[in-house]
Amino acid sequence: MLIGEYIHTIDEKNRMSLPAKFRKELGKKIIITPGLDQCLFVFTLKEWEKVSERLGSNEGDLSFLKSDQRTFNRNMFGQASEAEVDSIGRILIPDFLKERAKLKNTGAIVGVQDRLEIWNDKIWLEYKKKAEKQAEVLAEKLAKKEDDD
Amino acid sequence: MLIGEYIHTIDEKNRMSLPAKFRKELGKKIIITPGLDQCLFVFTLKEWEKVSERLGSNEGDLSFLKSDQRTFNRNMFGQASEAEVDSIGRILIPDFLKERAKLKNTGAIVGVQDRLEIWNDKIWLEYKKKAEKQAEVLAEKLAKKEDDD
DNA sequence: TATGAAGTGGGAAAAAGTGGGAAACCCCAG
DNA sequence: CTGGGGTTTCCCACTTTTTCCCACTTCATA
Repeated sequence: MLIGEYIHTIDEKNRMSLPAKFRKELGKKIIITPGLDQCLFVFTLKEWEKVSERLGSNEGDLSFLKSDQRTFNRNMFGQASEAEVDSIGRILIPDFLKERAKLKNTGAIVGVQDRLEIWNDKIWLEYKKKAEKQAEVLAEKLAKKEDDD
Repeated sequence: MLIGEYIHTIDEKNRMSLPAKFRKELGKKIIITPGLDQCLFVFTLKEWEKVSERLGSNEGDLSFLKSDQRTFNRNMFGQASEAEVDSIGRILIPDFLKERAKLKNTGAIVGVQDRLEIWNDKIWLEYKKKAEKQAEVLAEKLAKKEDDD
């Protein structure tokens, strides 16, 4: 399981080293796509297959309008990029994805269960603050729900 | 069962020794996560599996399609950390969790049934005072609830 | 007062992260 | 075809961080 948060540099050649803890689980090839909320998603090939399978079919969770689904999929698939992890654990982030996520010289790499997310570290900091506040509210909700069971 | 309260130092290298009494029950690897009320939770791997299964995304679903779920997962997994207990019973607390719980040079380690909690010791002291005062009131409330069942 | 267990601190070795140069490759102009 | 300029890829080297190990201190107990 991918968990934890790391701040790493992105050098002039657009290389970013993956945290050592994630390398084993990620394998040699990964897929980078634009994510949601101004970050990038990084999937293992295996996870990517799952994701694309579900997004491609209509039986998945995409219960919105078809036009929206097309747009979403074009975004997700069209801008996806396969990247090879080099011999010392770095990946290349294509320019168009860098721009997408507003990445500069450093970025936050966040493990979220089955995927990684790459954030502009400042934006990530802001987001975290919000998430923290929401967490307590959500916890209350969940606790309530459990009581109901 | 994990019970009792200890004050331990957190050294420059972010190491904190677990109370000897807890070591056996905790095992060699643990998971630290942000808790509620400004403390950190420490789970055994086994407990963590239970917790993450229960609260995390359901398998198969594309949980990242839902904004609330994204926020929750980022908080839950992105701010978690697997730590190995070293040969003399210490763990490492990553900076992002230290900040989150406002930990400085010392912290309180509290056993709470299945998990440990790590607190800024001053905050813990305050909390305890309040809790003591409230204890009697809460007892009444709980008793009432039992009657209702 | 000796003995052992628990907690704390610090130095050295190993690993991780970062940067940069040289070789290989590609594309285009001459 | 051929040569030059620019990219990309591969590899090496430096720096910082982390990990591992050992030693000291304190406190409780015999």
